[in-house]
Parts: sequence; structure tokens; C-alpha cells
Amino acid sequence: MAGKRAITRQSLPDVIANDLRERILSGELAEGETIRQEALAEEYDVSRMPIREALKRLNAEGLVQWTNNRGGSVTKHSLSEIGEIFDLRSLIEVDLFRRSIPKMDAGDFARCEEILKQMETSYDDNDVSKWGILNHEYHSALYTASDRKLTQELLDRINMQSDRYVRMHLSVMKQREPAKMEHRDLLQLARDGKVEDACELLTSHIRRTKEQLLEMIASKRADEAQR
Amino acid sequence: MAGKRAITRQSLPDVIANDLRERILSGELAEGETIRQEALAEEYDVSRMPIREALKRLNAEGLVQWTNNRGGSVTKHSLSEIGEIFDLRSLIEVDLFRRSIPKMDAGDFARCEEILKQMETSYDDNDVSKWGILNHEYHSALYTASDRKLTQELLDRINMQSDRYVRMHLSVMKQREPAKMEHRDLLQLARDGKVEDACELLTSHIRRTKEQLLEMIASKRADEAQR
DNA sequence: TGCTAAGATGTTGGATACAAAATAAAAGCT
DNA sequence: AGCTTTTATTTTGTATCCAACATCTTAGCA
Repeated sequence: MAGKRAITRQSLPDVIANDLRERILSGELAEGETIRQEALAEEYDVSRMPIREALKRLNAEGLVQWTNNRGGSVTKHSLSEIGEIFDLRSLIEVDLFRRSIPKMDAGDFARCEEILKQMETSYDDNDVSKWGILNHEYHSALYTASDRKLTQELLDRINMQSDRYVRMHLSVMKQREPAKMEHRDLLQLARDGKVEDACELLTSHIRRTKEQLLEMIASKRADEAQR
Repeated sequence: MAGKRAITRQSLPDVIANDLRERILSGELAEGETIRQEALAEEYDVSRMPIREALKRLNAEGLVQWTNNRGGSVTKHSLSEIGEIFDLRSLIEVDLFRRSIPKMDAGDFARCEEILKQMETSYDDNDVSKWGILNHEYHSALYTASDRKLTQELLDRINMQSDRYVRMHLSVMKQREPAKMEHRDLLQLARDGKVEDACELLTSHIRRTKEQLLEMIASKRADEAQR
């Protein structure tokens, strides 16, 4: 068994789907961009088959839109849809948090604390992409105690959508200090067992992110429309 | 244009995925049953390719579990997972209902009323499968006014999971009268604009379904384990 | 007899080749 | 010229074939 990695062997569609997902989330593949299987197949130097599967998967995830016999494109959400995504996040995250808090133990708190530290480091280093990942990890860590696997999977999917827009504007995000504070406060309130206060803070935390983002995206799109 | 159906042409994977979905939801393909591509390919008289795609899609939907190079099986949920599915339904449906009620107009109410009637007819005819579909339609109709497309898509997916278990036991469901009443009351409360009362009723409506179902499934599984 | 290792079998994953559909372009008609 | 119809091109969808992986069986050995 020595040296044998325990990693489940990834198939080509897995690898490709992951890579394409990253490319979409990072904005390398822009909203609305049309997708041609053959072009991607050539790029990855594989046949169209694994590409197809990867695209279909991304389609199911909502990152790609596919039409029979007509190909596909990178999903572009309207402003109200982006708002909706954040409302969903809020709804589900608060529910998870509420279930989680009473069950959190010292280990959970320690783990959150650990991530929080790394987050603030990456913060000062201005390492945006790392911060995004850690932010996601932190939120997840807050909810693990809830022991709701299906709900968390659902949330991961939704977060994937919102991440797209968060990342798009993370670099221009000015006032990060309040977010930093809020993250700490969330943990402290959870520690104190103040369930309702914590949930309320989480709600407003997500709402603030939503509002800031919508504003930025709106102005960005207005710019693009002008040109 | 005459005679030309406006239906978007369905590809083989579409048709097959729909059929397989129905077979899983109806219980024809039982929980945990292993799936072999070739067997299905022969059955539908197509190559394995569209079967593969259909299975991958069902996998993404959560109805089938797939392992690389090792094939797949029909997803089997634990009791707590089934409970979780219903909690998710409750969370999302109530949110949608709350947003929907203030926006509902005469047309929405009429549509709900219409479905309700059909539902009660199918009810008396003891047409279980039709009732299931109408039940789903009714709930959806209550939420259309909310104008939350993404959320409703999400709900549809979750309902797909719960439908599996609802259908499994719909035939043995005894006391349907309370459900019938509740469905009427939901609409009436919405009409009266009593948002919180309506949401509360919806919550308890789903909770009751959940509890009844969990009990039934638990005893059924206990039986099966004995044998 | 019990264990390990090599082979056989079956099943899935991926590549190539062909068919069908959609779009774009060109020709014909009024 | 403007419109319709036909042809050509491009792109996706499906079938068939081969390769890789997993499991089961059997042979070899202590």
C-alpha cells in the first residue's frame, strides 16, 4: 500500500470539468461566450467525448447553457437573478448556521479560528484568489456541525454561482474591514451561543455583500453597454 | 407553420433520462439497484452513448450514484437524509410562498383553484400518479407570482427527490382528508393576504407529510431488513 | 488449508467515424 | 431589389470500435 495515493482516480471529464469551471469562475471564459466542443477538444488534446461530458456537467451545475444541436454558451445571469442567488445563499446559510451553533464544539471553533487567521493573512497579502477559497472554507466550517450533508452540497452549488460574481469584483472591493470584523463577530456570537444574534449578523453580512456586488455589476454592465 | 409543433426537439438522452427518471421515481428501479449501461442500451435499442449521458444527468440530479470505472446504482437515502430533503423543501417553499402571496392576482388564484379541483377529482378516482403530478403543480402554482425562477428550479430538483418517497407511499397513505383541507386553506389564507398564517400552515403541512412518510419508510425498511 | 499472484472476464471510458441538425450562403423566382 | 427556396458548410449527436480498469476465478506456493 506504500506510496499508493488514496486519491480516487479522476477521469478526463472530471479534470476538464474542474478546469473549465475554474476558467468560468475566474472570468477567463466570459459571460455569454459561445462554446464549441471541437475547439476545446483541440485545446485539451482529447476527443470531443470527454469535453461533451464535462460541458453537460457544467450545464447541470448552471454555469453553462446548452441547447440541443445548437451548442452552448457561458451562462449570463441578469441582475435580479444574481440578487436571487444571494437571497438563496442567505436563506440556506442562516438555516445551517442556526442548526450548527448549538452543536459546535471546541474542535469546530478551533478550525474556524484557524481558517480565519489564514484569511486575514491572505488579506494583508492581497492574495485575492486565496482569500476567495478561504472565505468559502470558513463559511463551510461554520456549518459543518449542523451535519446536513445534502444541504451543504446544495449550498456549495449555489455558492459556486455567487463566487463567480464575488471574484469578478473582489479586487475592486474597497471596504473589506467591515467584512473582516463581521467574520470574527460571527464566530464570537456562535461561541457565546447567541443563536439569533449570530443569524441576524449573518443575514446582514450576506445582504451587504449582495448590495455592494449588485451595484458594482450594474455599473460595469452599464459601461459595457455604452461601448 | 401549420402542424409544426413548437416542441423543442428532444434528443435521445433527453427522452431516456426522462424515462429512467420516471422509472426511478415510480420505484420500478428500486433503491440501490445496480445499473449496467449495456443492459439499458439493449432495452432502449440504442448505443451506450446516449444511455451514458442520461445516466450522468441523473447522477447530477442525485437520483443515480456513479463511481468512476465501476458503474452506478440508484441512489438510496438514509432516513435522516430523507428528513433533510423535506426540511429543505419547507425552507424554500415557505420563502417562496411568503414572497408570492403579496403579488398574487386574480389569475393566479384562478389557476390554483383550477388545479385544486382537478386534484380533488383525481383524489376521488384514486388516481395516485395523477394526484402526485397535480400536487406538484399546485404547489408550483402557489409560488409562480414570486417570480423567482432560479429558486423554483432548485425547488423542482428537491421535490424530485421527495417525490420518490411521496409516491412510494402515496398509495398506503391513509388520512388524506387533512391534506385536502390544508390545500384549500392555503389558498384561502393567500387570498386573504394573511402571509404569516399561510406560511405557518405550509410549514406544518410539509412537516406532517415528512413525519408520516418517515414513519412509513422506517417500518418498511425494518421489514425488509428482517427478511 | 490458507494465502498470494497471475490470468480471464465483464464493464466502463475514450477515440474515431458517420449521420443528422442548424445555420449561412447562394441561386432562382416574382 | 426583395423574397423564397435550395445548396453548402459547420457543429452537434450517435454508433461502433478499441483501451483501460475492476472484479472474479483459478493456479501456484508455503
